Amino acid sequence: MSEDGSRAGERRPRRARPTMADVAAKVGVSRALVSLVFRNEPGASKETRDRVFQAAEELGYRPDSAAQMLARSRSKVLGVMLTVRNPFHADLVEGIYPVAEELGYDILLSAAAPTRDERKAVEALLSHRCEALMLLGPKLESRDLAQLAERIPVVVLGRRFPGVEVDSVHTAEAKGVRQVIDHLVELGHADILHIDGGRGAGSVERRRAYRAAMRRHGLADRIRVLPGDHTEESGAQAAATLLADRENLPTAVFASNDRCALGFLDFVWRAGLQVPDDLSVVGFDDSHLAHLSHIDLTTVRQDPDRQAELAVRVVVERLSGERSEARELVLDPKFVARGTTGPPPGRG
Amino acid sequence: MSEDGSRAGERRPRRARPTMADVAAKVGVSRALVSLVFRNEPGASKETRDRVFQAAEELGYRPDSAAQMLARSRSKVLGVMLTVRNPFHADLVEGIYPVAEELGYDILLSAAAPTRDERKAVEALLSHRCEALMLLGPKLESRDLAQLAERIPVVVLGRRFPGVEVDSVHTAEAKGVRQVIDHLVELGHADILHIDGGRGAGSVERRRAYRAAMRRHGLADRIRVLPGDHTEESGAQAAATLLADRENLPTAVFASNDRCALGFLDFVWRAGLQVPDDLSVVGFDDSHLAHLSHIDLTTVRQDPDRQAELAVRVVVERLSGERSEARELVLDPKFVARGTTGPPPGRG
DNA sequence: GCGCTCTACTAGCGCGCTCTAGTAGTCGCG
DNA sequence: CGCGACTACTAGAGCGCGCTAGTAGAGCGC
Repeated sequence: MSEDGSRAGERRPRRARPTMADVAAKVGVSRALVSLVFRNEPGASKETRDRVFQAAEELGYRPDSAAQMLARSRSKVLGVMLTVRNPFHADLVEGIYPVAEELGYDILLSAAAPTRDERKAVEALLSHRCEALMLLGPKLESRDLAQLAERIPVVVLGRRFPGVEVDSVHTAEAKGVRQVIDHLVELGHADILHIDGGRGAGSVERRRAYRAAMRRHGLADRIRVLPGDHTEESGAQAAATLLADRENLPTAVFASNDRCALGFLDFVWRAGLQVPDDLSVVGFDDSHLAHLSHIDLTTVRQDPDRQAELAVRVVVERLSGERSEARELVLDPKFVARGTTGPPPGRG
Repeated sequence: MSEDGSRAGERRPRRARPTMADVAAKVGVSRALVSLVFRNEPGASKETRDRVFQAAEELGYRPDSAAQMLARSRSKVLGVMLTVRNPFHADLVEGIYPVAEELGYDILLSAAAPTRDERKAVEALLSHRCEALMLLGPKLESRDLAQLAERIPVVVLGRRFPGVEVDSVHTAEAKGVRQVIDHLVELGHADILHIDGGRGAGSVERRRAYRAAMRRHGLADRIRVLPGDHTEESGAQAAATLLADRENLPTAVFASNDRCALGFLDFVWRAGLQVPDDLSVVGFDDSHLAHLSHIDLTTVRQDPDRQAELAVRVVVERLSGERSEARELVLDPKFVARGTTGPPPGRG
């Protein structure tokens, strides 16, 4: 790369972005007036407003959010931490934007990834002056979360942190799980296996609820849990394990989430099993993957739009100082029977 | 929600975040010195540095990036526009972070989604003072892109915009496609169908290259293209169409990307076909979905880390004023033969 | 003509930081 | 002892905006 970087920098081929002062000068009014107009505050005549907007348009003026943040104490920015690979997070993000906009907040996204841990993602949001954080299925330790929540309002989505003083919005996992097991039992299943979600969001609750539901149906001795996590890989892994011992196949499999169910399905389809004739499969989330027509996965719907909306409202409410105690919002999930479940083999 | 919002706001239960002045006061030095220390500039003694860092730690001080942006002309922020649902974008984002960090840039993510179009996503990035934009597989019109590129350095990933003066980093689609067809022909295939990628990134090139490669092998009369796009749904759709007329099945299917291939696979697996015995399938991208062990998809690797790295470097180079003409970086793709391709039926 | 209110606008400080142009103090050298 | 060079530090302007406290002028009643 060339050596004349500094000279080139000074040349600044591109004009710096126009400021409020430029707009004001062009219209022939004060900066303050332009500010009023852009904040949509009363105190400017209709004609002036129009002229300001037109001048701004012509100059390509765009309010500088750094300066806005600095000037008002409120930055009006919510920070969202997500895992880019998680499709359910994608659904949540899509639900967050419109509500935030409605309430006048801007959204900043920061991704956690294998090469970028959650702390780093959160750090980035903090230094960008977010007023509050929304954490999508965080895997942080409770201690770290508690510490974070002391500094800044935090809402956690899709995960419970009992004992930590943060707002949280999540699904009543147990209810959904109970409906899954009820549905399967009703169809005639007894050998219902659960693929565990490891450290994933909601896994503990789902596993516990699975055991409880099985016991309630007098199927305590049929309880069978395979280790896994929230990835396709783990579903496939579980399928491989099961197919290695065909004598001992369950008649139904309840995966800890849709991705896991999908991995499982891919594997058994490929192995030539018929779903649901040979085996029923249920997921959890109803991510957009699940209701693709060719998958048509029986699952439990966690309404992401509603979850996102509530989370935004909860955190905004907290920001406006209307509440200081933590709040836990629990949404009812909705069981969705689709094409991957049916009567067990030999009873169809 | 209660009516005393403003009063509550004034009460400010949480202390406002500490500033540089607080740190300076605590150490007993000037703000400027603290600034030096945090920017890691020479001019402060080792002991002072340590004391500053310690004081900052104790106060929980964190530089305010809004103020930083405002004060230096350089914001040191790159804006990334992505589609949250796209797994290949997730791969790219993961590749972007480390390089940006190495070069001292911060990353701001903004998502396009069905409810939030690309213009809006870009607007958000612009008002957050990004110095440059990285657009992942944008679907903008060339005109809009050109207009954008006049205001701010832009690099487009995974897509060509011939005639528009922007930097771009993409794969030599044609090369990859040629290798796909070569591979299939070598295995003995002649009836190779292509599922089109619609308006998706790279689709035009892939379709054209498919036709060209088929002709090169003297298979012009076997060319067959089914409409589709870059989603699982479209792959499944194509599969449904094909299976409706079993007499007329191709022996191999080349999907426009991995997601499409996956949807296709799911459908044909489920229908009881054996892959690759009955049908070979090839994708494009080598997204992390493809190399899941149970999918084991033959595909074309577009190295996302490398693409991400180059894109960041290209845009940073442009920012430092070392170049003003647009640059197009074309990466060689790498064909990856995996388990979804084999000899055509009747020749195995 | 006076005070009053109301609309339409302006002056100017301050948000938390960066950065230029400085000032002390120390050291080495002729 | 004076001078330059270097280290360690500081003063203060200014980045683009929001916002408070103001003003100028019009309209109105008495």
